[in-house]
Amino acid sequence: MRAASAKRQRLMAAAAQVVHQQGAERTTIADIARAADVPVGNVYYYFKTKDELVAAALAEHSRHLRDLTERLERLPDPRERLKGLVETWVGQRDLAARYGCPTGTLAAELDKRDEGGLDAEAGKVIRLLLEWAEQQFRELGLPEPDGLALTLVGAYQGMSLLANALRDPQIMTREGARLIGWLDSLV
Amino acid sequence: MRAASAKRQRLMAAAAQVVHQQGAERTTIADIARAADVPVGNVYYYFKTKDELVAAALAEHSRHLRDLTERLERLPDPRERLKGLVETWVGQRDLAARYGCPTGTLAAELDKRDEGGLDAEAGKVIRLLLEWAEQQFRELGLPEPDGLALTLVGAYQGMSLLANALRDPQIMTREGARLIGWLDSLV
Amino acid sequence: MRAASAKRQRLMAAAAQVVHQQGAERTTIADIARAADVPVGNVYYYFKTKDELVAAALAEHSRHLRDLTERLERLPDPRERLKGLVETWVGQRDLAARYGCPTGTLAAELDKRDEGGLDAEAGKVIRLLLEWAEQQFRELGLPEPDGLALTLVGAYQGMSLLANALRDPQIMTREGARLIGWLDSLV
Amino acid sequence: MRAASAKRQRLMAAAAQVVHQQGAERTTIADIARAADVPVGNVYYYFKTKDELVAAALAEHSRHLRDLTERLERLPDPRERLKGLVETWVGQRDLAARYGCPTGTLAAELDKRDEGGLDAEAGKVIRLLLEWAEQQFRELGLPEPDGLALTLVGAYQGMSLLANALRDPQIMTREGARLIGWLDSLV
DNA sequence: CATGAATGAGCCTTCATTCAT
DNA sequence: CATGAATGAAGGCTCATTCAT
Repeated sequence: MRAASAKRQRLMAAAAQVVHQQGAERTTIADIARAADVPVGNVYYYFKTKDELVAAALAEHSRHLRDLTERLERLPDPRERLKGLVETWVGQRDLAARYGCPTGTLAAELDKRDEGGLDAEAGKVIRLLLEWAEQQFRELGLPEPDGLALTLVGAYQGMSLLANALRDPQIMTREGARLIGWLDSLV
Repeated sequence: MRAASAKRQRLMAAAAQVVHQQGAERTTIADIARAADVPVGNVYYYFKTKDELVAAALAEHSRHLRDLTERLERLPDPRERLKGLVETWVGQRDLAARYGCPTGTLAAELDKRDEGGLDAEAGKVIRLLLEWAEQQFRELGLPEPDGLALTLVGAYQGMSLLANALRDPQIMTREGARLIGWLDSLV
Repeated sequence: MRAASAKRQRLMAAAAQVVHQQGAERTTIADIARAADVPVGNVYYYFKTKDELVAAALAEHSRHLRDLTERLERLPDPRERLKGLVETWVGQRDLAARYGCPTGTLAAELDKRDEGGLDAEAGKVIRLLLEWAEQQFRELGLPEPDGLALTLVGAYQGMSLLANALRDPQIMTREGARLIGWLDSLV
Repeated sequence: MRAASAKRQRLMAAAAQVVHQQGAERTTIADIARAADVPVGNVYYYFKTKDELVAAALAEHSRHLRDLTERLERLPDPRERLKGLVETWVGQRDLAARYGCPTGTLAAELDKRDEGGLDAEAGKVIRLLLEWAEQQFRELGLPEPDGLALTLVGAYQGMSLLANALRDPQIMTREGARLIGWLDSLV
């Protein structure tokens, strides 16, 4: 991977944010350049195509996810880690109600494509989350940790989508509380 | 609402299908016209703007939903109706794994827009489903039927998104089975 | 000329009005059809092309002009006729301030065209007015009646254009008064 | 106002000329691009919409007018300035007979519009001419200089329109001579 | 003649990408 | 590496005109 110059870094962050807010299709290179305060013509020295910029946005989300899980792993109890994850989601309820889950909405958008392989890229980020959750469930000694992870992450994607579609952050709060209860109930 | 001529009907069906597969943004009027076997210029006789066509696609999904719930309502037991709903979802697992839930992905895409009011339109269709589910839970005499509906529909959206992102229809099967079990466990 | 059925008559009147208000280029066949309350597809039984409709608008203005001059000719004194003409112009000051002289603005628009011969058609209507005015000046025994007609009609076109461009009907009143004074001063 | 690059300047000149000849409505962006020898897509780098190009054409005419009045102001006598103005008009008789007064015909066309505000813009250019003429009449110590300006400019617009409608440059010569005589007669 | 529907050419505009300096 | 400018391929939409019934 190329050295992450300040400008490149700025472009990635801008891409992540703008694409989350506007969607990949409606986002123009100029939008991202403006948000990153980089001249349009210069963008292409860091990212050869628009798809690379979208991939960068995805990588940025991936990095955020890694940061989050690393922070959560400082908690000794896997159950607490999972509950911390849910609390983080609920903490971002306003953003979710406005623009949905950054990775989920992007994945949904990219999965409509036939070419470019970006769809698989989005799947990978989601898989990272799934695997991390699975690992926690496994450490708790629970059966079918992969199925539990699927249920947890699926619930997150579902509640984000509903909160977004209905423009109601309360949905995040409500379903978040239910998930916390569910996590506590697992033995 | 306008009388649905055969051609108009064909355009609506084509719009629903093509938009589901390609997304609203990547779908061109020409794509829909081709799928409906209608000359491009003629499309505008039935729908004045592209947005109207997207709204028509949404209406088509809404109609499908109504057809489905009407069919399910022939079942005497609300619990069976809900289980039938889940089975329908699982039955469409291949489509969901390829393109996601038609309404959910469209809602996610439209919610990125600032103008046009189509985002609210998508929310309405999802709300229809929520309300129908809520009604079934209510008839079962369960507490907080609205919360249960949220959980059910959220699970559907989540599993569709995961199945789509991971290109794995088995996710629909697996989570579907879990939902059936959950429905059976509710007292 | 074809027999003027009621519908054809309505289309001519509508064409004259709508073209005056919107200009020939911005006026669609549908606009005229709507104003005349005639189905779009039916228009072509009366006018084979849009140009024919514009020509019809011109003919309508020509007819209005003939009506006006015939009315004025009931006055015994040619000078009074000419003053009556000016008074008529001033009486239409609000329309002129909003849309200009129907014939003048149409002539200006059509004169930009290379083909179709409609430009010459517009010139003919203006020439009718010029010739009528010239005849009055001649009857007054004034020298160079054609030059006087040119001055009078030119003043009318100029004041209409200025009133229109500055959206000020007062210009019509002011210049009209001046023209009356001028007519009175001619010996 | 933006710095006028050579290409932008070329586009403005081309817009002024082509719009004068064809009218704003019949002029396509491609026409202007071709006349300026600029690729179509590139036009939008300088002018965001077609309306901006029309406004640029108007500004170009405004600039021409300013150049002319500045040149005329080198003459010591205001009356000579006004006569010089008329002579300039007569000098352009062939252009006027073919396409009318650039500003006047454009104003007439734009005044048919309801939106965009371009109509007011055209009015401003005409007002500039009126105000300059008024100033000259004022310096001559004549009463009602604004009325005199209206008469002069109105006569110009009228004779341009008639010359154009009748395709006869002689009208410019004839009416120009009359205006010269009129200017000389004012005391 | 009547009429809703059909057709296709053309226009404005956007934008990813490339180029010259 | 920087940057403003250039380029061309679409895409949405309008509309005069024609057609089928």
